[in-house]
Amino acid sequence: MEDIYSLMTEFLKAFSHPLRLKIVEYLSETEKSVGEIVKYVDGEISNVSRHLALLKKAGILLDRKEGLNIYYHMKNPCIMDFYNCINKAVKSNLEMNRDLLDKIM
Amino acid sequence: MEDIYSLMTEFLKAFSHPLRLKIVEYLSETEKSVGEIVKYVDGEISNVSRHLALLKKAGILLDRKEGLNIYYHMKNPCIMDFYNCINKAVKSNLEMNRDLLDKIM
DNA sequence: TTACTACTTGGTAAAGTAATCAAATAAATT
DNA sequence: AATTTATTTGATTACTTTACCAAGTAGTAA
Repeated sequence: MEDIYSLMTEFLKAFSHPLRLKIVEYLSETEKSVGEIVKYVDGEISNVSRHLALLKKAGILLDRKEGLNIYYHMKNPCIMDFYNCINKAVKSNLEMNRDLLDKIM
Repeated sequence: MEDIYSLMTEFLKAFSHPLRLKIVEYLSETEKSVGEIVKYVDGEISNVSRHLALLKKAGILLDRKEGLNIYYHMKNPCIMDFYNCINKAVKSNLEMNRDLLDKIM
């Protein structure tokens, strides 16, 4: 049985890539086809495809086939709360460092 | 200049290790010496030391020397909000999967 | 049935991450 | 000055992650 720290780590790792974060943000509102995602993130198709597979495996995205296209979407829209939380934490951390810098200089 | 996705990724990666998460939680209230941390997480000292160095470099921890001991503490207590957010997101995701499972079976 | 489009997968090489043991530092004590 | 204690760092090894190109699959249309 896995401990909570390992579960948290697995979850975090799924988000820990610039391309994957960009994909998640892009999918926050509506589903998009692989082709649309590739265009948006400006990546290589095979690479993007692998990142999508990873996000799906991690339980963050789901896909749906329609004709030739495969559409990906958020499995749980609440995940965007988490995404926003990362964003906020990073910004707060950056600002904090700037505050420290201002104090010193 | 780095983009926001890379900054977010760096930040996430700092948390993406079971030992590091456990350390961060342990330090949520008060500072602790390396020895105390090693005992608590039950790891090898040189390994724990490296994880601490990483967390410090990532801007999450600060250290303070007193005699033979080095005490680590959270640089920005608000980071615990983020920690709790990870926890919550993981649990919500697990529950969601269980809900789906319940629906199917 | 051939060819085309959208996407995934295999193979591989490069880069990054982590654990371990031994050696090094640095402060405190004898 | 030598020893002990607390911690970091170097070197090595194993493992994981990522990118890339080429080949494969699976629908669609001619």
